[in-house]
Amino acid sequence: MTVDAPHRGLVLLVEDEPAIADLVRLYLARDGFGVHLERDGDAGLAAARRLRPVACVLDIALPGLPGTELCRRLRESGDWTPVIFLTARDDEVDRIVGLELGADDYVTKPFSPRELVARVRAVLRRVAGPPSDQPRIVGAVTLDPDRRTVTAAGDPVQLTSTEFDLLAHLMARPGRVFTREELLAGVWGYAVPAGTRTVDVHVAQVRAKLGLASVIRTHRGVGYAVDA
Amino acid sequence: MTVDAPHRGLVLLVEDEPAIADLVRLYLARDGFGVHLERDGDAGLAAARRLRPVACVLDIALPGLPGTELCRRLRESGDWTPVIFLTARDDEVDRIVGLELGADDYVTKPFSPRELVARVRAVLRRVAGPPSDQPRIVGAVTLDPDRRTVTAAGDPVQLTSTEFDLLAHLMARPGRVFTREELLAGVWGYAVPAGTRTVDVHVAQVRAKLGLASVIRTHRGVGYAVDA
DNA sequence: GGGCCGTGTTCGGGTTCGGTAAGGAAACGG
DNA sequence: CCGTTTCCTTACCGAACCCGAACACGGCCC
Repeated sequence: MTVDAPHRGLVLLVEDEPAIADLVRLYLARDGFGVHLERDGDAGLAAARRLRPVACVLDIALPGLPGTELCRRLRESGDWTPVIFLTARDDEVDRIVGLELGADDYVTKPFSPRELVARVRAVLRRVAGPPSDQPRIVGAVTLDPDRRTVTAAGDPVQLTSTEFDLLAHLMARPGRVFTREELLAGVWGYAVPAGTRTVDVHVAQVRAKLGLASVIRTHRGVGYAVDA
Repeated sequence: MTVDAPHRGLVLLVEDEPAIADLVRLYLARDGFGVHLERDGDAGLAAARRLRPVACVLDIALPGLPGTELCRRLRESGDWTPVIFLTARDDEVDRIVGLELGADDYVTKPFSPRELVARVRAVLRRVAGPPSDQPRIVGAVTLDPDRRTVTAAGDPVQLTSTEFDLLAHLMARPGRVFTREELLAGVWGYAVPAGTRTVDVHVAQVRAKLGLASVIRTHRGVGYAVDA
């Protein structure tokens, strides 16, 4: 089994200037992030709600909803996804207001794409908390993120890379229901329109390998979750 | 009579230039933080270990231990106290290296003290973690949007997807009366003029499953609401 | 008290959704 | 270059669910 690095997750980029969007996308992708691009504020808000990215990089001056408003609405609805503003407005007051809105960082153009990536990583490091790669246990299933091993009822289970990432993602928050889109975004780094059955197939595969200790429950019409 | 704002906690400031140190101390104190100042890296490391501040603001160019080294040693010893670098070294590479060392932010001189404070607050907000998305409770009914679970009088209730969405929509604003059109629009996504009894049927279904704890009240001629 | 309107309730058809199996493409390793 | 593993797509089927119609019930107004 190959041990390729697990995906770092999906970053939502909302930026209307194609040149900048491409640049940021390139550097984020090069660093292992999946990137989903939206070009206006309203679509960005919808995407944030639908895909639940690990972080949002927002331009402030946007068609439709301004980035600041997008951030404010997310926070209002209890969404604390990390937000990094990326903007040409280089004014002390703007920066302070941006940060007080609940943003995690504020980067002004012209900017270094490498630094932006470093700042995204810094924020995510903080979100993840101290690296506590303790084995997670749910029911009769144990999952060790560090060794990338899984056992069911004490017996080792051989999962492929994707299968492991999927199970790890679900077990990170037991009880939490993930939609298929969220899983595609979080595990695969995609943001597909819809319609694919890929997640289902992999869930079935994991279930089969886990055998009786089938911790994954399906929530019809919504998605999947593991028992709490 | 002044009311002391609750202390925001202690910030460790390691800075050898007195002018800057005083400035930062002033602004942090004005914002409700306690500040402990050290003038060289070794004393700073000792203070960090001893005082366990909520955050560290570190100059990089320091007598004794450089700030970068201070940060590195903290992280090596499993100390993930937030670190913000405050430095005259304004070079892309320096900033990236600083962030990769495990710092949370990197501010270059000359800087706005207000912005620095805003950044300290942003980092601490992130550390505190999101105010947990707690289940909504109305009467004897609890509803957890994340887990998509419902309990009535403590017992778990199995709702279908539509039933859950309907109840969640009503419980989002207890006391508020929703018309059938509003519910069709909000839960189903339709924009039908009127005429169907779909909402009624689902309300009945939810009521039946909730049993005695039937929080849904009908407002004759208007629509439905849950008790406040 | 009698009609009337709005609501509660039951029930079956049609549709959607998810489990499953199989095949082809891509990646990996030798 | 070839064999193997893994991944993604497609198609089919059974089951769960949604919806609408039809009927029963109970206030409300006169």
